[in-house]
Formats: sequence, structure tokens, C-alpha cells
Amino acid sequence: MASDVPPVPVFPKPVTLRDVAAQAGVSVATASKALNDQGRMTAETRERIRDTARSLGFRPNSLAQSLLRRRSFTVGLLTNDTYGRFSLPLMSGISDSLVDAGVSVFLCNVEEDPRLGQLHVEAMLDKRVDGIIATGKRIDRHLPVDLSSLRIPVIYAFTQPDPDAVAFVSDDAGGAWLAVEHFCRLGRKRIAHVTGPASFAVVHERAQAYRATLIENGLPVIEPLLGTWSEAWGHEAVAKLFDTNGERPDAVFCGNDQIARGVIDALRERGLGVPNDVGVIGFDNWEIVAEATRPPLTSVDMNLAALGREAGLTLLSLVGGKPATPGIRKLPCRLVMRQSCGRLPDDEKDG
Amino acid sequence: MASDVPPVPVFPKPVTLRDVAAQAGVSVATASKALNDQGRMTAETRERIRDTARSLGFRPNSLAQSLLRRRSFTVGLLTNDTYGRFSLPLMSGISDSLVDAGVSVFLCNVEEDPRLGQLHVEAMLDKRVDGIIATGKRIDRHLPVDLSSLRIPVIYAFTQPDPDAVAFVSDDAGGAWLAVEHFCRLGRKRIAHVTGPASFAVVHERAQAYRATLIENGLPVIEPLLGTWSEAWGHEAVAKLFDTNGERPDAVFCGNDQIARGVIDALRERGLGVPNDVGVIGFDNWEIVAEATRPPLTSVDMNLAALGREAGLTLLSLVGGKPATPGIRKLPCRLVMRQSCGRLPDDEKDG
DNA sequence: GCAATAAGAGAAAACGTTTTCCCAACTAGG
DNA sequence: CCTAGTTGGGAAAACGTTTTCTCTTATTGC
Repeated sequence: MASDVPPVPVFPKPVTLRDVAAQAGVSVATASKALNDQGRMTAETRERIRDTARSLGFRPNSLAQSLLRRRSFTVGLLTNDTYGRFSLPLMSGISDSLVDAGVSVFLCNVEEDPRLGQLHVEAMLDKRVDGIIATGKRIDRHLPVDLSSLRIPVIYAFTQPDPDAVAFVSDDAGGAWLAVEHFCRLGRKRIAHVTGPASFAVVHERAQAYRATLIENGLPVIEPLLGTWSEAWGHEAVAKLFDTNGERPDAVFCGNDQIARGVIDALRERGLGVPNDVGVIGFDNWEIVAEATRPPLTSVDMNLAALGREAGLTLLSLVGGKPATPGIRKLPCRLVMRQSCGRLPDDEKDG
Repeated sequence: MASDVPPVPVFPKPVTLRDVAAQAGVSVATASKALNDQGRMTAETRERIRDTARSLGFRPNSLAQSLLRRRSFTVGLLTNDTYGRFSLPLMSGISDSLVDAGVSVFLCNVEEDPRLGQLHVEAMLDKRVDGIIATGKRIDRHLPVDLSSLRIPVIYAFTQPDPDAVAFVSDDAGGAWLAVEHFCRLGRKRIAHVTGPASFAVVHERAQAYRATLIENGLPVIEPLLGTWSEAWGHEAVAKLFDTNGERPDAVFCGNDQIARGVIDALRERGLGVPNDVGVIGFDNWEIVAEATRPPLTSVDMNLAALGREAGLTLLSLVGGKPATPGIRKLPCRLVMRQSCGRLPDDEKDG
């Protein structure tokens, strides 16, 4: 019965240091030292060992090294963002910063499930990760795991941290300031704010910065419109803002790009031109949305890849034994200019 | 100078089997056997060892186990999809299928960079992953890595496989059939196809299935319109299809959801109703797009999560020593009904 | 020519497990 | 009472490295 099954691929045993040593006619100790630039031996011996290692295709077994060094060169990346809009750039930044240090990343999707979270954390601990980065889809929600008393360094990035932890989040107030200030400089006088539900902390943070920036600039505050993070809400909000006898806005700062998309479409449908009649700025700079609006959407970018890189580097230094002061670090946003705001009257530009 | 730096967190050494054994007054051998249900000893001894292990919070060091068993319970996941639309569901499916087997996943983003690919593959090999899953954003493109002669099992999922490899891809022809056949059953007579660039293999595969299905049903074939994967192209295509004196389509099968979005918007702008005047079906079932169109978009879903699960399970069985016949397995798509096609005249439904 | 030093290389311990083999102490059978 | 078998448990090897220590041989200084 075993004669006509497809051939089982044969996986040869990896070549070990012992093989190299035997082939080169030295002891494993010497072989190890030759390859690691340690110990004393003739240049000839060292070269010979290296040559045989190369020719045999020797690669040291990381498991053995890790066991000995008590350092696995791996970290765990916990996330509950299956959706990916936020975690993808974040993950990519984290991964970038680590791969150069030879550190590999375990991807752990914990959803909202504490059991899954526990499972993954234990697996990471058992595999002796050097540290853990916790990531999420919301700054104001905890992952369904307790990382507060682990024996390894933990960094939080774009998720609610435990007290006394090291955390990186975006500076949402700064992002809002960037948007509103930009409108002000362009000479917009009635700037509205259409954003997400009150249950999100960032909604309040940005709304507060929105108000403050308007007041700074001596402009009227239109009470922010809270709704959902959807295109449909963008449509609705335009109806509320523009079906009025009073003065209508000449700019709308939106809480995310989907709302902005809805706003732009709704404005066009009622014959208002963007950016001429109304300027629009979004948030998140989700390219797939921001580049598809007509005109393309100027939007606040949270620099999540940079945030991820920062988190990765900080974890690395923590793992290396350098202490980091606990606390939340807010990293600046940037405004990505497209065509939904119009140009500055003078020399500055908004392309 | 070291007196006023923040306190360095102290990371206590993990408790080892030796600690457990000492505490319980037995040898490590006995302790190991007690915890693994091996060997012979009194039930009392076994229980006592287990109790002390529990009370000490002992967790076996995976590195040591892996070294001995020559099996690390980790796999590498290679991808070049930073964008994430396809790889996220895929990754989530893969991860789901593996986590239950206690297998952790190394995330390796190789972009399009052979150097990065090489780097990651070597890191995986060094860390003695049990297998590798290669994933991409295109079925018809190779990752920038050579996995053809590795000493470990490799599975390809949603990317171009090497010959004689085991691969899983979506059945795009089947997906196209699903869409066109659905239109036919709804009584649509002139069904158009607006899709992406000719450089994509799936464009031809789907177009071919589109033609075949129309012919099967005795309907006229409108030559597929090839363009880009963008909303803008959806707009343009509508202009081409409907600015004509001849008969106009009553259904459009789109190559992805963004094109469909453009098509629906363009139809609305020229006063054509969806689904009454024209039915529209998209591809990819990207919820964020499909649910935001007005009306919500019926779309072909490639079941990527299921595909990922399948890939994960197959890798597991390969790692377990069971052979798998090489070749490309096409997994069926499914049609997700929303409101862009209208209902069947009779008893079937499209909700 | 002899001690002191340096150079080159190997032996062995260590990392934390698992597993095979072995040994002592019982138990049962005659 | 003596042997054969069973039971409970430990010693040691193994996985593949790195590192410390030791040993032999060559070189130098006087």
C-alpha cells in the first residue's frame, strides 16, 4: 500500500557545527570560535574552518544559541485589529525596525477574546520572546490580555496601555490642530467638524483641539457633529450643516476619510464645489479612500509606520537593558496635501 | 550618575524544571515524567510534583524542547502585501488554523525586495521553523524569494507557486461564473464586464469564464473592458458602455469592488437606477467598499480566510510527515448578496 | 640551556528539556 | 529461602551551541 503514494519529500538533517568541525579536522570549540571571531588560532585555521562551513552551508541553530544566551531574538506582536487599516502600517513599521536587528516577530491575533489572548501570551512566554508589543485598533481600549506583570519588557503602540508602561500613540489633538490651522491660513472662516461617536476618546480630544484652534484664530465654533465613522454619516452631516438659512460652512474637518468621502459626495450632489465653495480635510490618510475622492482628499496622517518603528526601537533598547521612562509618548501627525482644500492665496501651497 | 535614573525593571529568571524537581525532592527526570504523564511512579508522587510545578508557575522552555524534538512549533509567513486587503483575511485564517495546534507564526514582510526576502528566509531557517507559507497580493506573481529547495515543507497561498509545490488559490473562473450566472437567473440579457489591466492573469481567467457563461446561456458577449482597478476606471467604463446608440447593458460584472463603486456612482450620476435599470456585481467583497456603495454591493468573495485555514492545516499535516500531492488547488468563491442586483422574479432571493 | 610567556587548540560545562537505560527494593512463586 | 518479575525512581546522554578552563607546544628573554 505504500508503493504508489506520492514520494515523501526527504528533508535532510541540517548541517551542524560538529559536522563542520569534523570536516575541518578541528574540535567544535575551535570551529565555534573560528566562526565567531573569538579565541586564538592561526589565520589559516580560521579561514579553513570558515571555508568548510561555507561549503557545507552551515547555519547555526538559533534554538541552541537562544537557549544558551537566554535571548531568543524574537518578539511577540499582539493585535486585535483584524481589519488592518491601522495595524498594517504599524506592523510594517515595527517589523522594519526589528528585522535589521535580526529579531523576528510572532504575529498574535487575539481578536476580542481573552481566552485567545491568554493562549497567545503563554505561547510567547513559553517560546521565550524577548519582549512584547501590544497593538490595537483603538487608542482607548485595552487588549483582552493582562500584560502588567510579565517578566519581559512590554511596549504599547496605538492601544490603551497599563499604568507605568511605555506607550506610543498618535497626537490626535495635534492632528486636529494641523487641519484646522491649515483651513485658517487658507482664509476659511466657518469651519465645521464632522466626526465619529462619543464613545471614542479621540473624538473628544480632536473636538477639543478643534475648538481651541478656532478660538485662537478668532473664528466661530460650530458645535462638532458626532455620528458614526461612515460615508453615510458624512452625507447626513452635510444635510444638517447646509440645509439652513444661516451662514453655511466653507470648510469641513472630518473625523476620518470615509466621513470625508461622504461629505465630498454630498457636497457635489448639492452643487457645491470642493475646494472652491467648501474645503474638506479628512483623518487617517487612508490612501485607498483619500485618492479616490473627487477631488483627492487632503488628510491627516497619523504616521503609524513611524510610530511602529519607534515602538520597535524602544523595545529593542529595553531588551538590551537600557531603561525607558514609563509614560505615554504622543507622536506628531502630518497633513498630507491633496486637492480638497484649495491653494493658499499667496506663496504657500496645497497641492 | 546612576542614582536618579528610573528604576530598571528587574526580570526574574524563569523557573526551570530543576527548580520544580528540587522543591518536590525528586530528580529532573522524574519531574519531567510526572508532568508529561510518562514513566512510572506513585500517583502521590506525580501529584505532588504537579502541585509544586503549578505553585511555582513552571512553564517548560520551548527552546529546549524544540532543540530536543527537532520541531519548533513555529512557521514562517512570507508576504509582500503591505496593503493588506488580501493578506489580512488570509493571515487571519492561517493563524487561526495554527494557533490551536500550538504553532506560532513569524510574520515576514518581504516587500518586493530580494534582499529582504533572503534575509527573512534565512532567519526563519535559522530559527528552525517547521514550515513556511508563502502569501502574496497577486496569484500570478512570485515572491522575491526562492523557496524551491528548502529542507522544510512550503505551502503557497494566493501567490505564484514553484512547480511541484502545494498551492492554494481562489477559483476566479468559478467566481466569474457565479456572478454571470446570477445575472442570467435574474433575467438580465446584456451583461457587461469591466475589469482590470491585461497584465493580471485573473483578468483573462475571469473574462474567459464570463464569455463562456454567457454563451452557455445563449446571451450576447460584450467584449470585456480592461482598465485599472480604480473607481475612476469604473466611471470611464460606464461612459463607454452607455454613451451609445445601440442597446445598453442591463448588468455589469466588475473586476473588483472599487471599479463597481465607480460604476454605481457613474450610473447614478446619469440617472440610471441600480438595481432596477442596471445590476452590478463586484469582486473581492471588500466590506468597507461593498457596504458603502448605494445600494450596497453584491460581490464575489474569494473566501480567503478559508483558503488560509486550508493552507495552515495542510502545512501542519505536511510537517507531521503526511505527504500531500503537489499541485494547485482552486478553492471556490461565493457570492455575497446585497442589494445591487435586484431580487429574483420568483422564489429565490438576493437580499 | 632554562624558565617564563604566549600561541594554538581541545575538553568540558552550561542552557533546559526528554528519554533511555539502569538500579534498588519490593512482591510473588516455588 | 531463593529466584524471577515488578515497581518506583534516578543517572546520564542527547539536542547544538558558546565559553571557560586547561593542556601542549613554540617562542622569547636572559
